[in-house]
Amino acid sequence: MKVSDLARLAGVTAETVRHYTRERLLHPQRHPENGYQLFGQTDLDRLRFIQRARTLGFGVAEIRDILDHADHGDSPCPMVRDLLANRLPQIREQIRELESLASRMERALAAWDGMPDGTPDGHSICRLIESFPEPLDADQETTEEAR
Amino acid sequence: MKVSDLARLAGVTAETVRHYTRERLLHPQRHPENGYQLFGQTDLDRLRFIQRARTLGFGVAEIRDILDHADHGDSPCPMVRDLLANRLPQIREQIRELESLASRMERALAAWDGMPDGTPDGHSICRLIESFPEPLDADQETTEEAR
DNA sequence: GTAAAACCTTTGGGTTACCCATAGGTCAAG
DNA sequence: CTTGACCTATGGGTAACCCAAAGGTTTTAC
Repeated sequence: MKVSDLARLAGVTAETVRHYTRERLLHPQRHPENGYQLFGQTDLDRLRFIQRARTLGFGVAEIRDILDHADHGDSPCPMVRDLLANRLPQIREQIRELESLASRMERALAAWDGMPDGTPDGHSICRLIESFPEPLDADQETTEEAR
Repeated sequence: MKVSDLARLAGVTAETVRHYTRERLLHPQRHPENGYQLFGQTDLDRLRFIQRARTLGFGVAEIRDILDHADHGDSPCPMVRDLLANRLPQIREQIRELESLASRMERALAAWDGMPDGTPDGHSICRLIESFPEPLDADQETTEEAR
């Protein structure tokens, strides 16, 4: 089957299939006469595997490693466990950062609720934003969350 | 003062200052003889403003708009309120997505705890990942499909 | 039978907010 | 006068795609 056939079966765009092929996650054959990429059932299985892995947070490069191991007959499972275990705390950290951002945004909106819109006067650009605490150095930023 | 003087005073890298200048958030004068960028106190104020705005989640393009308004004597404050109010629900959505990812990762690690590492056999690449539920079609995943 | 629609190819640019390497000019100090 | 520290502009990299353009191929329909 051709690019968009495979894409349709997996529920992704043809561009995504081409992207994975460029990134060497899929290895289609080439039609000798017209140069079209030809995919088979194996590629559909691979693509579905890729989708599962993506929803688990694996990146394309990691998935390529996983598939390469499997193609060489090595079990990628230990790598998979490791990758996931290492990524999880990073995701948690990202969530904490976003929550801190959301809370800064909410505090700003609340604090601004009664404030008038100022006109810039050379000393002030937007008093709303300037009324906010100066950002601490990045190193201490996380300490600030202990509210 | 020159690029790295300003950078040092604001606690950012010289590259960041050059980046903001390229993006027209800062408008340094040029030394007529050597072409160096020359910044003053106003630029330091602007840069500190930019930092505050960044910690509130504003993007560089948005900050450019805010600054441009203020430079034209218009109050950017209504825009600032709008931008923040619009972005907040998007941040919350992002948090929800990351939490759902983290929980998928945790469920995967827990479910895999007793599972053996399989060797790829042509039918299976990594049983760990394959044991996971197929992702839903993107169309059903979100409700944004109201075209 | 042929023309248009539909699909294929590769190339290259865009998205975000910077970081880094390179090559070459400038400046303060020893 | 030569380091070494700093400046400049340019171009490429990051993640996972999306999109446009130009041109070849296949399918569909009249």
